[in-house]
Amino acid sequence: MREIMAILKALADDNRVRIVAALSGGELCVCQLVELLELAPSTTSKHMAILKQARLVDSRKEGRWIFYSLAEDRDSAAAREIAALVTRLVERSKQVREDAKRLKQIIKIDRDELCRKQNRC
Amino acid sequence: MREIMAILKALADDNRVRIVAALSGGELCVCQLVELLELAPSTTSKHMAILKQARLVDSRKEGRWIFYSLAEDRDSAAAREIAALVTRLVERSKQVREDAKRLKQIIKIDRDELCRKQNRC
DNA sequence: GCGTCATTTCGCCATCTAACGAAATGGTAT
DNA sequence: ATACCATTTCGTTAGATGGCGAAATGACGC
Repeated sequence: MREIMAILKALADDNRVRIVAALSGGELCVCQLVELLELAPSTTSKHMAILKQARLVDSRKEGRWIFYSLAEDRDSAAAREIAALVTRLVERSKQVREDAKRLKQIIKIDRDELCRKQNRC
Repeated sequence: MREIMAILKALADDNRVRIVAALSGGELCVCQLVELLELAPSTTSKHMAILKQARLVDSRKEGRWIFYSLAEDRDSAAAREIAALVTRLVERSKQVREDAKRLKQIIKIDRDELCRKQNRC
């Protein structure tokens, strides 16, 4: 119950569902998510911590960057099942499709440039 | 997205998940849920309103009583899918199994007697 | 019609949550 | 070593949420 409630509470927020949907297309680094969601880095980081605690996502360090991806089955089968269902259900929504579209552009931008831009504005 | 978020927010509360799990065994009237959850009738009623707005449950009037049941597919396929998955996932948890056990006793009690008891204590 | 009774609505309070900016952390590159 | 930079942690604030009791609602039975 505790485990399932953590997952459900983690997914009871628009931005976190958008994050999960975005990650269904592959891993992303924090600065890319910040750009997508248009939230402060600190806020985004908090969301990632909540998703990670619910075992919905995993993280990987690479140099200065941290990449997040959807967690595998072995982390929490329940989390994977719920994430898969929710991703499928929101896939068609306007918001998520717009995110997917914008994400294609964001991925093209060099990460160094992306981070530099964020620190200026 | 809006529809899915309403469902996810509705299920982001322990008591509401317990209610959905309890209803998976068949319809229940409010006084039975009050007895199960040990919450104030007003609080329970609020929870039911939230579940109903998310189209997770339906209600039916019978005399003085109101019976709630899990909503059918035609109300919201998404709600039904999520409810089915969540119910399956929490089924084995201690809390939900204890609820199921206690529910068997509660159902045996005459509803008139149940309501009378609630108004006294 | 009138009281009774199950349920809902309302008003209030305590707690939680999402947001931000500022400061801390930990790795890279000079 | 030092400066830099992506990310996290901390402290604060505004708004949402869950809880209750009191009052309103609406159906039943006398």
